[in-house]
Amino acid sequence: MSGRKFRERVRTEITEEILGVARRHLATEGANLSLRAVARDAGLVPSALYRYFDSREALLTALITEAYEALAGSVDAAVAAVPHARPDERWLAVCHAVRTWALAHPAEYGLIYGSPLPDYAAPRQTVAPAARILLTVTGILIDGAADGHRSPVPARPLPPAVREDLNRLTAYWPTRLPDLPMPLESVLATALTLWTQLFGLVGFETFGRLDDMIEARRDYFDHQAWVMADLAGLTSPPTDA
Amino acid sequence: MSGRKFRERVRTEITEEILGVARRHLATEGANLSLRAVARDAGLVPSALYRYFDSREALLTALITEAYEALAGSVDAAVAAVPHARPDERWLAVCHAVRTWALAHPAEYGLIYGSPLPDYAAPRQTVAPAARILLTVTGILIDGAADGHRSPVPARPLPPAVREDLNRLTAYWPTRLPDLPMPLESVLATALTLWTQLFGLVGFETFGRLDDMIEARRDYFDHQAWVMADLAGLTSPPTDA
DNA sequence: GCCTGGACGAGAACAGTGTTCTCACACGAG
DNA sequence: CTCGTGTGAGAACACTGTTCTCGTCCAGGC
Repeated sequence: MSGRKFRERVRTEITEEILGVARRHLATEGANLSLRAVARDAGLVPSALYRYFDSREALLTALITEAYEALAGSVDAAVAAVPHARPDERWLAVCHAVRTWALAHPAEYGLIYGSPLPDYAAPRQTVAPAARILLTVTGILIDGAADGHRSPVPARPLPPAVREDLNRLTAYWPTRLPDLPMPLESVLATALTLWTQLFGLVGFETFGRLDDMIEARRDYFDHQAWVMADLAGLTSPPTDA
Repeated sequence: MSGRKFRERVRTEITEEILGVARRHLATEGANLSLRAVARDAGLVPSALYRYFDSREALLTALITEAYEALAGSVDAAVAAVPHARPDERWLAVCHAVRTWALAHPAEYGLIYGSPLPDYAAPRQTVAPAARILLTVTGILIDGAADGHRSPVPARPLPPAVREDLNRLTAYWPTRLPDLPMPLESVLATALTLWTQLFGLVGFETFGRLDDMIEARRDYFDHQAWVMADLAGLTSPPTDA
């Protein structure tokens, strides 16, 4: 009985070791992960690696799942450090967490938010963590709206089909909602705008699309993040009041 | 003399043929382009391909350059079809052109706006076409501002370092500018916001990040594009007037 | 205590990859 | 007519992911 447990423990240890080597390779070599090279560095012969992962794709899937969870975890931690009463600061905490993580792990970021891998269909495992950040942003908007901040997004009505999609999505909302001065779909639509802008911004920077263009990366990022906070009505009403 | 010209013509024809095969492979197989497979389909032996391209990377570079130009060209054509007097419609034309091209050429889009290729530094050739769309958007905003539309972006001042970066960029502006009720850097900052949002949006859709979430893709895209038009002050002042 | 079954690693093999080298040939310029 | 250059073919090398077979080792059941 302890034998079986011991075997299992060794197995997960080796699996962890392989993943560690793979992560290191990803960081140094970039996206082209060589199974054989990973095996070498893990002290294994290539075929032995197949005892732990069905294929290179399976190894990548594990890395992708890890990446999603690491990113979402770091976002959640950052948000948790800011009180609910400051939705603008919470939004900025999300932005900075995503940016910092992406810049620290560019290859992993590319794996989860870059071009999809060839012949690779994202397993169901990954949709939940991918949506977590969107949920977090939505939560911030809800808190902000409940606290009487300005209604997000100037009255641009949602197309009916989109309203339907978003309504379907609101079913995933885990907890009870406070009373809101607007339909939840509208909040979700704004969250999607912020979400898109955030990952567009981070993607541009980590993928080098800002090279030779913006030097003051951090200031630029902050500015754009605050502009989006304004758009979402998270900031105190601007200077016109 | 005609001999030399003839040889040159044949050479560019074969180069074109290779690129065509490569483009077709990219469309059907996805991002993992096999040099040998391309050579096969072009009726060549692998080594012969090296008479035309120094390496697989060089072939990819050619494809990337083509893709940038094709995208920028289709954007320019779309914008040219809308009169200057309708900046909102011009912005939407840009959006639709990018989205349509991306959905029609997902692999090529991934090549130019997805995760950067390993060991691949974008050659200088590609920065000009990459910035063309940003210039186009800036032009639309300038026209809109000159025509007396609402000032884009509620007064959120630019950080000095960013202002400096953007000021440096305005040197690239090719033609003379009309008188503007605001500094050009502010317009450029707004253009960057739109640019980021646009490619974030298109990237999310073409890379499948909207799967199982938004069904009404086109309506969703239009909505977000209009929201950004509102943000940029391209639309007539919203319902609060 | 022995036997057995299953997990594990090693090694060889296969098909495929990008790249380089050498060799043969064609053909226009002199 | 010869020479040189541009071109394609073919073999080779070092890789890659994957599969198969073969020993080995060791816990669990008898």
